Amino acid sequence: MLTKKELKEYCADAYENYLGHISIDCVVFGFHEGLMKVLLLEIKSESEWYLPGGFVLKKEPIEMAANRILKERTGLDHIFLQQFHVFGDPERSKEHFDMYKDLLPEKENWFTNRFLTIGYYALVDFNDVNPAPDQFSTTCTWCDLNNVPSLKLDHALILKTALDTLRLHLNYQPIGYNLMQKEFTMPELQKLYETILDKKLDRRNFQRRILGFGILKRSEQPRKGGAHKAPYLYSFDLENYSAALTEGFKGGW
Amino acid sequence: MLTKKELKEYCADAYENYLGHISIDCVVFGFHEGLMKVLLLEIKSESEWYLPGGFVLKKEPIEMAANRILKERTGLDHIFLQQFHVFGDPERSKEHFDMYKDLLPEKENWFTNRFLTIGYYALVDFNDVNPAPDQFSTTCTWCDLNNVPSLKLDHALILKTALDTLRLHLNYQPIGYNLMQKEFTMPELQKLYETILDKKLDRRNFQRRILGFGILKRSEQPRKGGAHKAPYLYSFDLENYSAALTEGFKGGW
DNA sequence: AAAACATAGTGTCGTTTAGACACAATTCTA
DNA sequence: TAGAATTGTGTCTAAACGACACTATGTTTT
Repeated sequence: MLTKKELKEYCADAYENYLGHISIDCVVFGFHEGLMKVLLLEIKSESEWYLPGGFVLKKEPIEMAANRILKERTGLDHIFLQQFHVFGDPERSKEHFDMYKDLLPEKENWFTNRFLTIGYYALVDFNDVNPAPDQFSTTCTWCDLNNVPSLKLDHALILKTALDTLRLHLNYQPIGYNLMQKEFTMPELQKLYETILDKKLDRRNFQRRILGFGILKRSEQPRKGGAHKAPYLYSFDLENYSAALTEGFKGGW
Repeated sequence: MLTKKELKEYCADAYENYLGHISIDCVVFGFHEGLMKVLLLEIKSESEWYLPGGFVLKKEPIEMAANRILKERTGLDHIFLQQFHVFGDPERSKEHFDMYKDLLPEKENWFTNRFLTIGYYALVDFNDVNPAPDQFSTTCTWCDLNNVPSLKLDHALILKTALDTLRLHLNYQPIGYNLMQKEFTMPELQKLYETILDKKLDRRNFQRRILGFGILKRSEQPRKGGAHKAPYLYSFDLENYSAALTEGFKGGW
């Protein structure tokens, strides 16, 4: 939590530069050692956590705002981002109201305003990220998706909605390019799917299906040096991949 | 377009009661005589059209705002609404800027602000709607979806995005309860799907598939009196229908 | 009244897709 | 050198999908 002086400065800056009543919260998914990870911040002097977020500059497109926010938290540019929902309950930021309401009079207190938040989910390569805390946090770090600490505000709902949306998108979009390293084996990719879906898949059927999408290229050389049988290496066929991203898989109707 | 006096009153009211920088625009779909319809408003003294929309009261949940806005335009309560996207280009309301910027100084001029708009699509029973114009329009009326006039601002994009989203939802959600009358025949329902998708479907395969979803009940009595062979009447099994709405059809993975 | 026409209901066949499952190949370990 | 772990691949069966043809009922035409 900020001191009164810090808060005052922050609010003055915010009123001058950002759109009122609107915030952005990002659910950043990564994949590492067979586990789904989400990027979280730990609030100063409390052991509470929240999603990376921020505000929209007065003349900034919202996608750009989300990118800017994530660049600050991860060091990455050109992140794969997907807007998924606006959370607009008038009571959703009540915790913030209460926390800051006594420090500054309401008129100059940015945090006693109501905020709608636009939810984005991001898919990133775990290894590329350099987590950096923001002004309100001591720590920025990856947490296991199946072991998420208690979150502030409605951030638990935002996280759940993001995950549901991601699982849905799995059915008609290719996913993986933004989460995997350039080359990977079929079992590694399968593990990604299993982790997102939280269920086991059959090796052989998975391979048949994913190859059927035509978004993978197999390298000439298998990965050597590892234990056991040397697996083939795959990479995404970017042309087909992005075509599938815009057109989607199988229609239904 | 408003007169200076009207504008001044409107702006004063807006600043007092609504959240700044946020608007809501609704794409209201109806179905009538085999045609997909969308509800549009014609702007005063210009022959330009726009989507029904409005603003969010300071303490109002956003879904409630969308409902309130549509109640005013259609007379209907409890409309089926689906939030689908936020449009946040800083230039998106430039036309509005220009139209109103000379009438009032910027500080008291609501319309020279930047607005993000939250897009909702609505599915309604055509026959239940009583279209009513708003303060800025002379006419509120249904237009054929395949013959939409030129729209203001980015409303053409909003409409297109809504339609794309609706078509996507068709693949994993039941749709029809909100668009059809209580009882309907199988060919009528098929016509709805064909109209939304803008493509012909095979009668027999359509019937097999839609019955397979288990969301329809067949009446004892066929519809009599019409020309030709009397068709069976169907209605939606509400229990199964809403279960399917929340759970979705077939997974994929 | 009979024939022609329009619309509605139903079934079948062949292909494709999905799920369950078994075996062979490679590489390290014991 | 046998065994364990991991990877690659093929097959069988059932379900789903798409194309397609016939029958039934009611109106219109002659």
